[in-house]
Amino acid sequence: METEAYPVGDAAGHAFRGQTRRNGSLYLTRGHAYVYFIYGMYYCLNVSSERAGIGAGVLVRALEPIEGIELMKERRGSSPVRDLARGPGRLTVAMAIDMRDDGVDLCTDPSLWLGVADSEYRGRVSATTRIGLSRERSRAWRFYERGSAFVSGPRLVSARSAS
DNA sequence: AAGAAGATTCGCT
DNA sequence: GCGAATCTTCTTA
Repeated sequence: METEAYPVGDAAGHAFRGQTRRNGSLYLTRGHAYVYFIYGMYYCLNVSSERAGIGAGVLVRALEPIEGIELMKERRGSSPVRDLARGPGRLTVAMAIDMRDDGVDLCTDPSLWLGVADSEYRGRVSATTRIGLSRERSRAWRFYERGSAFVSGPRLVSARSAS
C-alpha cells in the first residue's frame, strides 16, 4: 500500500483554502471517503483523517491486489497484476470507485471499507516526498510498504524533512 | 466571463 | 521525454 498525507495547514491540500462543494468530505469524521475527479479523466480516493469540521485526509496512491484480481483486470483492460492499482487513477479504475463513493463511511459501509493491516506489515513503512505537487515539495509525507513492487513511485528513503 | 492549473495515465517519438 | 485526453475549481495571469 502507498499513501500520502495532506494534514491540516498543508498548502498542497485540497482543504487549505477552506471548505468547498468539492472537498466537503475531507471535513467528515476520520475514516470517510473523499473522492475527487482530476484531469477530466480520473478519480482519486482519500480518507478523511480528522474529527468533524476539520479538513484533512490521506490520499491512497496504490494497493497490492489480493482478491478479485480477475474483476480488476476486466475493469483495467488486461493490465499486468502489478499495474492494476499502482497509481491513484489506476486504483480507482480497478476498484470501480467514483463520485458515488464520495462521503461514505469506510468503517461501516458495506460497499467500500478499510481493514486493519496484518502485523507482518508493521515496521515495514518508509517515507519519501509526495508525487506530482508544485507546492510543499519537501515534505516527506508519502508512505509505502518497503520492498513492495506495488507502489507507484520512487522506493528510496529520502532525507527526513522537518515537520 | 474566460483562462490556467491540477494529488494522472497512456501512447508515441 | 512530451503531449493529449477532458473537466472541475479557483483566479483574474
